[in-house]
Amino acid sequence: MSVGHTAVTTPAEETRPVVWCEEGVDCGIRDLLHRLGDRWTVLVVVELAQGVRRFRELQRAVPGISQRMLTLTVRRLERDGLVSRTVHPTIPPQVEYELTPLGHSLTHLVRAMADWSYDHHDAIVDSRQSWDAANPESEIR
Amino acid sequence: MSVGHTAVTTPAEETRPVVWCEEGVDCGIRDLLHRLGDRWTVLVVVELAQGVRRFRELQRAVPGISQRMLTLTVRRLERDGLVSRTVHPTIPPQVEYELTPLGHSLTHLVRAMADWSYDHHDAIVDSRQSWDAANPESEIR
DNA sequence: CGGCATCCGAAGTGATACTG
DNA sequence: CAGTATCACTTCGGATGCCG
Repeated sequence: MSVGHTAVTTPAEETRPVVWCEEGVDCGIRDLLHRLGDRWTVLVVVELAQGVRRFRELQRAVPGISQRMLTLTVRRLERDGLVSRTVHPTIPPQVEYELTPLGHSLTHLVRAMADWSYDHHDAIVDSRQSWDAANPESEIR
Repeated sequence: MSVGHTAVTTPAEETRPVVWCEEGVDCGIRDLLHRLGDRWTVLVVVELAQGVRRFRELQRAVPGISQRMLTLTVRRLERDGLVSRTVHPTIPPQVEYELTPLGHSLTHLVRAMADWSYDHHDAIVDSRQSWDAANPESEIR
């Protein structure tokens, strides 16, 4: 086994890493987070978690996304095996997107992130406010 | 309650969203993911999960990070209330970083992401390989 | 030691126009 | 409908130099 985990519950008592790999690699976790962390992926995955969607349906369901970014987002998800793309050679063309089982297994994590975000959203907003008040000149945002 | 969740386990049977908020807002989940998805935050959090670290200790523990990016990363974590920063006015100066309880609570999620990444890393790599083989001209990477 | 200021290239994103 | 192509703008990240 080249990866290890240790649950961390209490501050200042932990000595072993939460995540590590043999040569300090991240075993793809940052790849995943970098993908989920972009502007649209999570919103598209959440919409697809509800069922099969056509291209325009997705675009209408994710307000503000451009055609270009929707294309890029679903392409990358397809490349990673999280989304399947089915082309029906009709006129007009019809393309259906659907989460794969792998993609569906990720919705659990997305939900866990949403839970955490929701639970601690106020705390983070408060922390940012007081930090900004204490550092009015800072460019960090 | 303005946020709702529905577990999704089986494909093509889900009709309710995994994550939603009243006006289609993401309740901070993309904020969080965008932060965790950057190049260094997770690595810094993982290192700090092991205990208190000084600035240079952190930099040595996270190979490849520049002074600038380490500063930005810990500043943003501090602003969000995930990391505390303690300055000892000694000569030379000594600054200690430590996860707050809020930050520690996030290590659970990081571990869940790492678990998922580890479990499905091979599947994703394989999927990317065959996609790249099937789309040799594509710029998507 | 622990930063900050500056410059530069790379990547992400948006708007627009065009196509099978 | 479902894209592709191009351009412009913004953000991210690395390198370097300076400072208390």
